[in-house]
Amino acid sequence: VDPLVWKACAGSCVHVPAVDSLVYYFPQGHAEQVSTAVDLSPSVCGGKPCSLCRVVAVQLLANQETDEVYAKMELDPRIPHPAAGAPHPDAGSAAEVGGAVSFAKVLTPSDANNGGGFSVPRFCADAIFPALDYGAEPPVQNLVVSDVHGVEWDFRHIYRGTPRRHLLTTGWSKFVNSKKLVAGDSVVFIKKRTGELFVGVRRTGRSAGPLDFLHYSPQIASPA
Amino acid sequence: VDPLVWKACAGSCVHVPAVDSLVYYFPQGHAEQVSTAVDLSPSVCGGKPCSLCRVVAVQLLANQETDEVYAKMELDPRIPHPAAGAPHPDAGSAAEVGGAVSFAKVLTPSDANNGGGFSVPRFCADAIFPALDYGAEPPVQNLVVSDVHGVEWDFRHIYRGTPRRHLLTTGWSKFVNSKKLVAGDSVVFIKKRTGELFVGVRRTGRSAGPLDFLHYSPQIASPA
DNA sequence: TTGTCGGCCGATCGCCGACAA
DNA sequence: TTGTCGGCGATCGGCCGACAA
Repeated sequence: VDPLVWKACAGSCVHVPAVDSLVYYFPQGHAEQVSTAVDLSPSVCGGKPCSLCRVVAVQLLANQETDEVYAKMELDPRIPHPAAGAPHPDAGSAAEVGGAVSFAKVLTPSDANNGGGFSVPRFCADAIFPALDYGAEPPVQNLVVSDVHGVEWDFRHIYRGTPRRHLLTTGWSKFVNSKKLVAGDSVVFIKKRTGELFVGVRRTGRSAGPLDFLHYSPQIASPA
Repeated sequence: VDPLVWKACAGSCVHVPAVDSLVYYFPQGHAEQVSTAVDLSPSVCGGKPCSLCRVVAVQLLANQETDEVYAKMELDPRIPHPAAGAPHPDAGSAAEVGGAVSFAKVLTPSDANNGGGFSVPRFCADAIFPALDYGAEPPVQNLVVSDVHGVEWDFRHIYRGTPRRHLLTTGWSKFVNSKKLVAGDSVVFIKKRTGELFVGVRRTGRSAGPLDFLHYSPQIASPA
């Protein structure tokens, strides 16, 4: 998944450490978020509630079915590796974020109901979508938006009603039904510097948890 | 699955051996019908194309998704077990079949198309469905039919048109879509002696094969 | 500014008899 | 006897402005 799109979908509160940076691994926290079993025995964890690890690899991924983004990280409990000095802060993803604008909205019942469209907040229309021709009556355009899998979706974007407001109509229902979105879920619209549009989703219901694929490697921790 | 219903769904050509009867196991035939791997090496099969086995256990099952019926059998290559004499023929299932009447029909395009009902062959209506009140105009009734999982389906059974014919209308489309039936598939209607109605399906497309769950146990064949 | 509602129009679903194989 | 077709009425999806929060 495009790191820019991934970051926008995950939200500003989510922080992904850079490769070679140092992090604390909390087995207990891992176990709480994950549906699969985590070995918490002292022989594996060393009896400590957390251990300092080096981030060996990070993959930004998206669930094929739910579109939920998650990160797969490999951790190495044998700390030293970077040649010298302090580990560089994870500047890569942070810098790239500046290249895109994103806007998230929690779906109202009217947004998620069948037979309805999507009320586009003014800021989202102005900052993310291409400018409409406000001379036309009504102002309307077709948007082509890619999801995290690269699948393209068409939305009719219209500015109408009294008072005027931005709406997504044709194509929106198909998207909602296909992604199985319900009121309370969120959609994220992203515009990259190139002008390309992307859309991601966040769900309210706990499904898998963003850490389900974090793999801890005790066999690296205690080499024979 | 009710043996009676299972038998009707499988059809009259399908023969399930009784427990303790003797059968020939053909590893090659097993491999051809099954999607999973079968070990054909001489060390397991003894180099013979087939081997005489005793049927240890038989389970009559139905696929949760497709409704296809299949049998799971356990075979023992060490033949003798029944006290003496010839193994009794599998009379059990054959006798029970007499307690039910069933009728199978291959779905025509009109039966499977959306927007259509189901043309009920005269014999099926007369022999399986409860008698209609032919004094009514039109003669019509509601049928409650259970599938192999015990789920109940409602069908409107009406006798109309010129010339008159039996049809299933309301409820039929829902059933076809839910079971993902297409023209060429078959439906089987079964009436037990109690009057209860059941419905099963047979599919044309090769999906899993009826022998997918036949397990051969070589570890029993050559005990250490 | 934007969430919800009722109106309304068009598309689709699905019931019907006609007709022919 | 029964498979297929065109007709057509009912239902539903979905676009609209009105209105109020």
